[in-house]
Amino acid sequence: MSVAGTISHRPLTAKGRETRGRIVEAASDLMVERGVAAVSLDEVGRATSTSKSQMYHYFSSKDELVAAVVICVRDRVLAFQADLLLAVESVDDLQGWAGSIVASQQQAPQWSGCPLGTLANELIGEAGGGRLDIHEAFGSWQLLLQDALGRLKDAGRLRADADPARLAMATLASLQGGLLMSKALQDEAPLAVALDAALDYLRTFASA
Amino acid sequence: MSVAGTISHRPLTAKGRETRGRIVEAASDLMVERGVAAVSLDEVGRATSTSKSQMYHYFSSKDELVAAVVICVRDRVLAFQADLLLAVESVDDLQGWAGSIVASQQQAPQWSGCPLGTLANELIGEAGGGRLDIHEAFGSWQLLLQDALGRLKDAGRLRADADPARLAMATLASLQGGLLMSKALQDEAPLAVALDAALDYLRTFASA
DNA sequence: AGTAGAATGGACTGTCAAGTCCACTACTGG
DNA sequence: CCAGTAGTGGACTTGACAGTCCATTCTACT
Repeated sequence: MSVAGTISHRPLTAKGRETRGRIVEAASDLMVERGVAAVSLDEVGRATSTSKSQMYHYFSSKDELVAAVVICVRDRVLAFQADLLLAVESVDDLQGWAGSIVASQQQAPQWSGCPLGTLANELIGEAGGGRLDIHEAFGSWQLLLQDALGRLKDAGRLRADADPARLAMATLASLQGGLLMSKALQDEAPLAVALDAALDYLRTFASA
Repeated sequence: MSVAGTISHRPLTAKGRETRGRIVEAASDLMVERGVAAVSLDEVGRATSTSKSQMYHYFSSKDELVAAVVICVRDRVLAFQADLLLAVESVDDLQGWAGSIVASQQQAPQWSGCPLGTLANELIGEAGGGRLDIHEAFGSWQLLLQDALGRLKDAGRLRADADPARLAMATLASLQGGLLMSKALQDEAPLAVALDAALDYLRTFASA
């Protein structure tokens, strides 16, 4: 089903792809940091040295730009997570995964929270196409974690009663909650504590 | 230090208090459901049958109304939580607490997530006065949980190595993350699973 | 009862952002 | 080299929303 108003399939030259990409990247940065509603198209234009007409050349509406932003952010997050999680072979590797997340937040300006979580909070409930992509992004993320846990289980590092799907969901929730609270309190403690507890819980399923 | 532009201390008659209260309550409902930025003052006026001038009679700006909304939402959440948590005397009571939260989400229209979390995500980073109240609200909430866990520990139901402050923070993070993901996926599973895992983890600290 | 100040209605203004339009430039393929 | 279409600039329209103003009504207090 093709959505009315979409112009996603407009032919693009190399130059066009580059410009479109620049717009989406800059819009992603701005919207993740300050919220979708707080970023105007003029502002995106200023940040990318493009004019209003380009926006409407590449996107039929702000909503469509936002949908592209969601996909961009999803890809960024999943790329980062896949990089870490596909290499996990032990519970200690998961500790490393958690550490990398804390580190990435520390070097971000302020405590910016999870880009995906931020978008989710603002966009869920709207009719925009981005909703489904957010849904799917969390699903993929959970699957990445679930696969990592499944590998640990297959390798005999987790007991038979460990349920990778359930543990992945719980761990992801701890991570999201920790990120949200760290952002709200502008303090790394909640994220660190939440991940520490989640890992501690996972270890209760470790084989003897 | 009194903030410039505040008119919080304007004298109010009984009628005035009632009107102001109606405005804040309705604004809270709207803003929690659809986001602060998406709710206009005209809309709040329509919902409360008040005119623009009342808004500016009782609040000097939208920001000040938002600050009042934050306090209102904080009080709602803390009242609900205090009601449940102050009565906790066993780990099973905590299970009941978790169940009540899941139930309250189920009866809400859609999966609305945590009102406080929603506001936090949108308002953190702004200069508005609401930021500190959100900060404080999470602190009070965590303390409520921490006290409940402390009582369990004092009663010998949790081992000596259980750290109520750390466990409270981790549990609250799981709750927030579960709420966020349930909202994003429009599915109760993440919240239920996150709370289940958090409680399960708490039980690993139960005395033999 | 009368008056000061609170409460209310509703029109008005200024600003800002989404979306439109048209003219112009620069590729790209035949 | 010459169409035709992608790419770009910038002015313009439209609407919505925050915030202002003033006139009017109500209420508390003496």
